[in-house]
Amino acid sequence: MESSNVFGNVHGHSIPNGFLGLKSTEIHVPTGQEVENSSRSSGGFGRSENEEKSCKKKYEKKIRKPRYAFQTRSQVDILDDGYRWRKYGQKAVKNNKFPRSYYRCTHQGCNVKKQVQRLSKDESIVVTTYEGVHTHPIEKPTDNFEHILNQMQIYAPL
DNA sequence: CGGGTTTGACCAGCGC
DNA sequence: GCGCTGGTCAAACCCG
Repeated sequence: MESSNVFGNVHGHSIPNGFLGLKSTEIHVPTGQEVENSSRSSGGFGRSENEEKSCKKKYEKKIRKPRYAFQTRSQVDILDDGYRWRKYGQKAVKNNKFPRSYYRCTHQGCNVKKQVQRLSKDESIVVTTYEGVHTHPIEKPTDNFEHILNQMQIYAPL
């Protein structure tokens, strides 16, 4: 399966790589973080919570989470792609006057994350970065998905 | 009442 | 060694 394309096959919709000419930039994580379901006890509040996994994984496979950035032109940063997203944080970037929003997929076993950042240079441009792959079908009608493509304009340089 | 959103605080990694 | 940034989570609040 092509895990490189998140929207490769959505609800039976086969979308060619490029997303209607959308520029998909593949970003690899230099730090090689193995987040996901790994024991990130120290990552969060580990003072009151005792992790059950005391044994550390010495041979932790370096699973790099596929990250894909999509540049879209939209007035709102809330691009509903058909999945349910829950905002779990908001931080301001130095290069950007606008804060970055962190979204997470509210699904069991689906640890897909999404980040939305707006360019300070052009607030009309919204960069949506998808991290991970959905392992479940969309809970929204397919028509909506097409509607998304219709409502959002792809920022493609002529 | 439930789900989702908000803000603040905390931690780890990296740079200098 | 210290400081900074980025990233994440937790509790509280708000809305439907």
